[in-house]
Amino acid sequence: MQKRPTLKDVAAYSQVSIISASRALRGLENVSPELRAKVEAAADALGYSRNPIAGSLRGQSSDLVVVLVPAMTNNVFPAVVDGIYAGLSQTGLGVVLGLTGYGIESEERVLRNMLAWSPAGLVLSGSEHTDDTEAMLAEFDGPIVEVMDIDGETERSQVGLSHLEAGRMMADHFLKCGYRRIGYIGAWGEQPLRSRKRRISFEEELRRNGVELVGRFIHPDPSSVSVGAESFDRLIEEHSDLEAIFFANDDLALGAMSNALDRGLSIPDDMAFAGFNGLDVCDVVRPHLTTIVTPRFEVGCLAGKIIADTFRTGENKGPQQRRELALELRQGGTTRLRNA
Amino acid sequence: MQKRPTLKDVAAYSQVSIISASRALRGLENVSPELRAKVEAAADALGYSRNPIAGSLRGQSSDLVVVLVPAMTNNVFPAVVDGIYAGLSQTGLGVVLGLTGYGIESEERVLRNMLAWSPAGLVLSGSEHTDDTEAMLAEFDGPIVEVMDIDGETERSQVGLSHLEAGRMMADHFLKCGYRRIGYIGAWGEQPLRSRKRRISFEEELRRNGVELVGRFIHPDPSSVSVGAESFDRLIEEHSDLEAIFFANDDLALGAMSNALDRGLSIPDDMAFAGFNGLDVCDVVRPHLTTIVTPRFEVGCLAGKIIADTFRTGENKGPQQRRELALELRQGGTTRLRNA
DNA sequence: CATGCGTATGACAACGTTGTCAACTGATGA
DNA sequence: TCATCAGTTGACAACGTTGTCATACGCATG
Repeated sequence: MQKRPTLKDVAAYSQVSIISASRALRGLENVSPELRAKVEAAADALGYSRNPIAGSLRGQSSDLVVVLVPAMTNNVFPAVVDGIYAGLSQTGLGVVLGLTGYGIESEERVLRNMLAWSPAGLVLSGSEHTDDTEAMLAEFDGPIVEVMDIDGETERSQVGLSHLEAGRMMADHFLKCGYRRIGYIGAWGEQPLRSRKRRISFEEELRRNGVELVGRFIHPDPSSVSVGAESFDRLIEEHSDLEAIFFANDDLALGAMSNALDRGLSIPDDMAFAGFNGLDVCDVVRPHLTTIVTPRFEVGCLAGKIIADTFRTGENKGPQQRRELALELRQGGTTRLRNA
Repeated sequence: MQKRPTLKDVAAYSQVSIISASRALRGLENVSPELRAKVEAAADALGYSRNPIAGSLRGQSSDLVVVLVPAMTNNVFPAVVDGIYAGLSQTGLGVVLGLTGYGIESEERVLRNMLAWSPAGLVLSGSEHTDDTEAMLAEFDGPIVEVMDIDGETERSQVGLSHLEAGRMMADHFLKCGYRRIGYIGAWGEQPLRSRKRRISFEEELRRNGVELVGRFIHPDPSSVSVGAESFDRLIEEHSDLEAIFFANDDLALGAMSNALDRGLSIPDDMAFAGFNGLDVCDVVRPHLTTIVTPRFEVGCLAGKIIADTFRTGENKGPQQRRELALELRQGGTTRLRNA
């Protein structure tokens, strides 16, 4: 296995100095066309490709973008990550993925590790962080984008949606349908704090309209279909007379729906269901699940573009940007105007 | 923003040479306990953390594991990636994720880029590659694990399942149920070649038992619920008298099921359905979707462990390993013994 | 006491790239 | 003719870490 050719080899082959080869290949100014052509031919002939590690060591930052998300098996972040890739395409930036497993302490630990790579940019999920994380972010000299949540106060860029708005949206929908005895089901101790925001604004909007949430159950385990089914049991145990339930996400809602159907409940007449995310499968179940569609791919895409633009223009942090993407309430058959 | 402390700072603080500090922190031998304690205290006091970029430049390889998968929004690889993280935990190895978008040419391009980072290990999906990719892999001096597919001939490590076996498994199930007029639906031009293997062994097993596949439709677009629904239309157009359809994956099957229910078909009496992957939502639809459950998380986990072990022992390539994980056919209500 | 050996520590160079500064070229204008 | 300048090109050092070799020391052996 022969070593990969370096700039030195290219320089020797084209009979110029190393630094000239470097400049020529980077497309800097003050390089004569002849020299550039010569170097490019040499690089081509030798199959040279830049060693980003060496470049990163010399420069202040690498060509890597660190992306921190809770986990991949959650129906939210895969699309975001795909979006980030799309937004970052053609930039030569690589993506280092860090899984933080929810929990801001874990996020802090992972971030500390990742920062050692002097990334060119940072994508975080959510806007709740530990004090130490905040300190590291303040010190970080590059673009930072927080995705999926724009409700927090921060000086960093944000791309996402308003979870407060989402909660209100569904509350209004429930009220419009005429539901009064309403419950809520969440999971993972509301670890992704975004879900808590939705619940709280959901509850507040109900209350503002004279309706008090009858009951809620927050499962300690991560969201999943089966956790949804189990949570449904628990909530119904105490509140068998609920008219409608809002879930922290579609997975929970689908699991609960399945459970309800098994019990012989009629949906939405006996009980109404609504989720959050707008997964494809919402339209596969009968009746279709009412949900709020989130623009996950677009969020990632925009975040990637912000990082890419900042990188391209050579700025450090770049301007702070705040992009709120629209939500859409997609009404399926699991909610309906009562007594219609 | 003060610079991050380096080994030099630690050495100065603890009044030893840089190299001694390096050795002490790396836990090498030939370091006196006193010196080690002194250095560790200094590192602690200064908040030192190793710069992996510099280390990678000096050494032959970085602490990064490159993971190449087609995409994240596909219900297969998110779990694999989570598994890889789990298998890699506590090793200090980071994950650089490369999305190849299916297509082995694109994989080659992404791999070429990624190799510039001198990764400590490689995780690829599938075992079909271009010749140039094969050459790069042969030259790569570290552990390589191919995940999800163990049917190919290769000298690299493989962790996955037999798609040939999966195809046979479902064919046998269909035959046992008594289905004779059988169809197949795939997507993305069978780009993830794994699906083609399943189909072919499915067809062969049928044929071996005297049953010829009546018709198949391969949609050009990537798998999704809606592509499944549309493909169902197309297949039924030509073959309205099918008794059962095997799908390349659950998404397609769920979409088609939804379509069939809309048409008023009774499942499985009018038509039987079966998917592949074993997604949670298979148990949410009515009837539950018959599918083959794949151990996606476990595959990733094992792959991560193989890389981690090789890294820990300081070997280069490590021994070739081949781990075939078991499949489970989970029968739902979408297939049933005919005329029972 | 001389020798040899093993342990502990340090000096130096090297990994490949790039920012800074210096040097060279030829052309312009005084 | 000489100073000036823009346009090119190059030498050097530096990024932070670590492998290799050298050195210093203590101890056991002859």
